[in-house]
Amino acid sequence: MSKTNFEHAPNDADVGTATVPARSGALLGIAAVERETGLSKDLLRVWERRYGFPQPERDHLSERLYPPDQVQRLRWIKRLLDAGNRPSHVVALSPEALQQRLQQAAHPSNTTSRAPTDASADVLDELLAPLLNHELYLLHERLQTQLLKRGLSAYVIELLAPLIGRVGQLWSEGRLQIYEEHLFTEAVQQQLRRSIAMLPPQRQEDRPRVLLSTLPGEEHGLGLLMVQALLTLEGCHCISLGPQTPIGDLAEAMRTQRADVLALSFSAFASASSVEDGIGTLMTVLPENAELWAGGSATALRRMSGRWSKLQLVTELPRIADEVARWRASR
Amino acid sequence: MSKTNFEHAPNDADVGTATVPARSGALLGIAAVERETGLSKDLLRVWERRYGFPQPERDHLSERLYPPDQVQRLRWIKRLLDAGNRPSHVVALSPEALQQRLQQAAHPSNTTSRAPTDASADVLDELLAPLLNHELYLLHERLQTQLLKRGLSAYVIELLAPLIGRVGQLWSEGRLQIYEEHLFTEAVQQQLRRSIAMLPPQRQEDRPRVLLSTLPGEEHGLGLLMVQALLTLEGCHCISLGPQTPIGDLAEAMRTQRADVLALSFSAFASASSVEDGIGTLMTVLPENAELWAGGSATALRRMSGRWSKLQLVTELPRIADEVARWRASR
DNA sequence: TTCTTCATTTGTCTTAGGCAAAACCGGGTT
DNA sequence: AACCCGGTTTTGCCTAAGACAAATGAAGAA
Repeated sequence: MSKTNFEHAPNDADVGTATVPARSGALLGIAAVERETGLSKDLLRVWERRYGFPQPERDHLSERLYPPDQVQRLRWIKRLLDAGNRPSHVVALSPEALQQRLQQAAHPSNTTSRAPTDASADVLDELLAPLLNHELYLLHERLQTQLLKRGLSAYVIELLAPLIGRVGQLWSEGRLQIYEEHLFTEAVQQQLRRSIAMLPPQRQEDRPRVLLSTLPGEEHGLGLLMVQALLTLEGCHCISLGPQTPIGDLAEAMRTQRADVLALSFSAFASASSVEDGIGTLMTVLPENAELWAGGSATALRRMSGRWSKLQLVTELPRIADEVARWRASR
Repeated sequence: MSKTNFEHAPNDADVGTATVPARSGALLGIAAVERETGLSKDLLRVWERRYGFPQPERDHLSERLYPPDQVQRLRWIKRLLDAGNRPSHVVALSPEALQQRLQQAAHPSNTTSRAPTDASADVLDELLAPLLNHELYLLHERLQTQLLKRGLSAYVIELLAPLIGRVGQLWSEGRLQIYEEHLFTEAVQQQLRRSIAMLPPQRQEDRPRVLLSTLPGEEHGLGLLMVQALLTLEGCHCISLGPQTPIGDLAEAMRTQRADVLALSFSAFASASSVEDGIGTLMTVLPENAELWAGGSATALRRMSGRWSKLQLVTELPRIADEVARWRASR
């Protein structure tokens, strides 16, 4: 407590200005920027020292106050970093250069393998149009139409996954407000939960039994629901813990629930060290016969490949069905 | 990245409850302890300086290495802190004293008003028995039975509310693992969402239009779902944003969604200042004709009473129906 | 009781510097 | 081309003590 530099603290002349791009005015403390950007306080300070950016203002106590445009710039930088760039090459870049880089990175070799049937950017943006126009019912309708048209599996893999990526992108570009992202998330969540509930009820003897969660610090639970939908579709017995389960608890839950597989989701925002640490600790604590399936768009996952025998990387949704088949064959 | 990597190692100390006797000499780095305990690095260092605990070993670079038993002790301390104790009174406590305190913490008078028709503690514990016995399907069954028996409204008000309180209590006593609480939350969430989806679909012209969310920092979204269920039952048009929407976004969402009422949920853990601050800022930013309904078990809410004309305190679930009636009458 | 005032507690931020793991680069070998 | 090896640079995390305002609790007054 105390200090509690939460976003609206510094000057209460807070945004408010409804329709206007808001954003202006409010200066963020370093803790708020850490949450907003996913860059640690230490990192923000050390970049300032090394690269001269960011260069926050100071309050009367010489504590850092970041203007919104610098925060936005930091978001762009974070995105380029996640895309594989090195800090020294992008941190000091001008806003214009950053955006140029980002748009370059968007189109060419989209390394995240995109199946030929995947929805194109145009289709995605058309689907999202109702969200920006504040016609929520239309968004629900369109999502539902797509679901029925494609079928649950294809819907999740070919439409939802790229769609969520697109939403993240729009948000990091400042074209989407946070509350709009919340509305979208809620809509998808409702839909997925309803779909899962409509599938034939799980029986105790269904195998594998899969425990789903994310590690502490990872709040995004949408990926979890998508995986749960696909797994349930394959006839697995899913037990979801929701996001943010401590590692020790995961191990114990695996035992008491007699689960065969622990499925963890890592969003792109997960820091490399927390991923490695978490998985490493987990492997030593998990029951002997259990497997860990790690998925998500976190880049750090790739490095874990082959390091543990019980660890399976499932970074692409279509592979989930294969993994289930493999597991069953191995019994 | 770098460093950090020798930290993975069994942390099974935390299962210390019964199953495993906290073996292993695995030492955790400060980052790992932060993740495990939820205590920031700064805090760990400053406690060491001020209270003499924790007292981690050092590696050859004089970096902190925490033994598992100290980490476990920190977890206990964190629990007592969440239960309302002050750091200076518990941080330096011996492990034995800590455990004793944790078990005492059980009793203190349950201030949450309990209606006469509410389920008794015995009924609650019997319902929760399957959770402790790891018979998840039984928990689902019993909850569903109770729902159908009592009806959605009475179920939420008379059973779910006290039940959630009881779960929180069991957790703070250490009788419930975190993952068990997650399982419970997930079960209830599924059930509530299913119930809401089964109600007649909302029409655009339904009034009032209610926007639901929590303020940043407030993660618990279960209260939100309960309120949404009750409101939908009353024929309101509910738009949920999920937890943790920034204040500026709330104001803008109210406008773009043309909502009449903003419903916010505050859990008991919300600090007084954040509540007052949040509501205060909010009142100045909300659209003119909008109302704010604030509910939840946060004690700080009571002090806000009467301070703003547009603010309605709805600290007891049964009153929600009355509020809806009042709003409609005033139009 | 309930409010105000004063003292203490407490969490977060500040400073600069140090170090090892990771990433990169070039040259050499299959 | 593909691979591996050594040397160089980059980069993220850690440490230290001090400072200060917000949060809290206790004493005193209405």
